[in-house]
Amino acid sequence: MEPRVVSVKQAYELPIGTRITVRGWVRSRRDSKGVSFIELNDGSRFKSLQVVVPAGALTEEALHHITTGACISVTGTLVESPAPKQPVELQLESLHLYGTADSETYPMQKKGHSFEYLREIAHMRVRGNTFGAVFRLRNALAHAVHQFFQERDFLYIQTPIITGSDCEGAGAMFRVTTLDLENLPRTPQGTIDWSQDFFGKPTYLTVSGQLEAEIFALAFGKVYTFGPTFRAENSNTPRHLAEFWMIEPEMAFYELEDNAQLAQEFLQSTIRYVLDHCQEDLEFFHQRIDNTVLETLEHVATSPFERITYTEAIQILQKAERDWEFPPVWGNDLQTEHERYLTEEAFKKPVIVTDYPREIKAFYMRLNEDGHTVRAMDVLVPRVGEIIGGSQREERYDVLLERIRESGLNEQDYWWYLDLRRYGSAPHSGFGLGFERMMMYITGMKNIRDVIPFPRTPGNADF
RNA sequence: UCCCGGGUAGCUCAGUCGGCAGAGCGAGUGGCUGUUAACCACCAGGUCGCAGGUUCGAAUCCUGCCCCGGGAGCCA
Repeated sequence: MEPRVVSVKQAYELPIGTRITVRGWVRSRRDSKGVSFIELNDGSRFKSLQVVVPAGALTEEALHHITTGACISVTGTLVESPAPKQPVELQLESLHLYGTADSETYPMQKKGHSFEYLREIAHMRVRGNTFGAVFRLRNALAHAVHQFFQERDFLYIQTPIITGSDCEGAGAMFRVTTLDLENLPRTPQGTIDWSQDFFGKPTYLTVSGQLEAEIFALAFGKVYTFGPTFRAENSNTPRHLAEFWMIEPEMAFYELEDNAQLAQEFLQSTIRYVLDHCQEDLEFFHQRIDNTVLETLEHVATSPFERITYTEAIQILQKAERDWEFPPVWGNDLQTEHERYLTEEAFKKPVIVTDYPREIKAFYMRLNEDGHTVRAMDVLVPRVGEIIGGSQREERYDVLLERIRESGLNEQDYWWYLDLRRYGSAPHSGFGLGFERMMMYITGMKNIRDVIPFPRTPGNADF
């Protein structure tokens, strides 16, 4: 009977004595006199499979090519391992070499590398322990996100990546054009004639699907987006990317309190999912990346978040005995040092801050009865800072129009957004969550460039 | 974009006062009858980020640029 072709993950679940074929990449080879050991990893789980090459099973020449990085297929029998580090190992019968990896030039060594170096070899770093764990976890978390919303009857919508509105107000945008930049068409007035561009008008990569999600929320009730967004900000920090993935739920008939409750349940539920499904990878992060992640995740998954208003936050910060670089003053936005203090020291857990001054928040956030705060909320978590930003949206036509005008925006650009308030308006709320920031929070990874497959940052779009 | 710190062997780094370019790891070679980031021995390996300048002489001092990291701002 032909041996079953299985993954390393499956191999560990099969009974002793099963004949199998496993294919993957060599992590390392250790030779002793008469016996060799191959660590074979195929990405299916963190742990590799130890392949035992008995004396004489392979020629000296064949063994010579089984180096770190080589791709092989191995057929053999699962046997109990005499050593304690693994329950089973594969006793080799035959081996096929798919692709060699010249050890003189192969950039991944058996020993550890710095993340900075690994970023320069993003096509190879995925074959290592850390990035294996990162991307298996990223996959599980993406699944958990969809599961969370689908179980609650949210409609998944795909908002456009190319947008004609330059008014989403969430930051600088990348222009999308097919015009010949060496020879731009001009109007009689000498300005660029965008009517000759592909879409007949200026277009950009989206910075948020929120406004489009509101359209769908006011027809389907509860919706969410999960897709790439783009910011052309010259941000050089471990927390920012020019291209990142954002999750944006939008719910009709939700007020700010419902919104905050959903945000908390979302984080708790998805974290519970990865705790239940990614134990092996999380243990690696706990041991090698940040030895607080497991306790933190358990704690977050079970205990309620702190909720305070912006005004209360300012009072707490002003009472704190500490030298602020920027002393907290009502009316100014919370600085990074303030946010960190609140979540890392004052409460030591996720904090939801609500009701910010209208002047420092976006025009679409619902104005409170006091007239000077809006129904905004930020969810702050230790280490990462702001992980969620959201609000109850302004559903009153007159108030929204006034806010657009006082923000210096062109109301004609928002004609369809205003229409949502002219026809069948309803209270509604939503938030945006940075998927990579959540990845950082869960894994303990310190740089956002190491939790996305191919990071885009100012000056860097390799791979 | 601003403020710091850095760029030396494949990787991680040391390099004193301006005076012959170093270590560990990795790779290679050899050894070892069961290894676990195996171990032991030997050996090779350099555009000192780039371009100028000062000097008898520059990895080292000066100027400009590029790249990387940390902090800040912008935000998710």
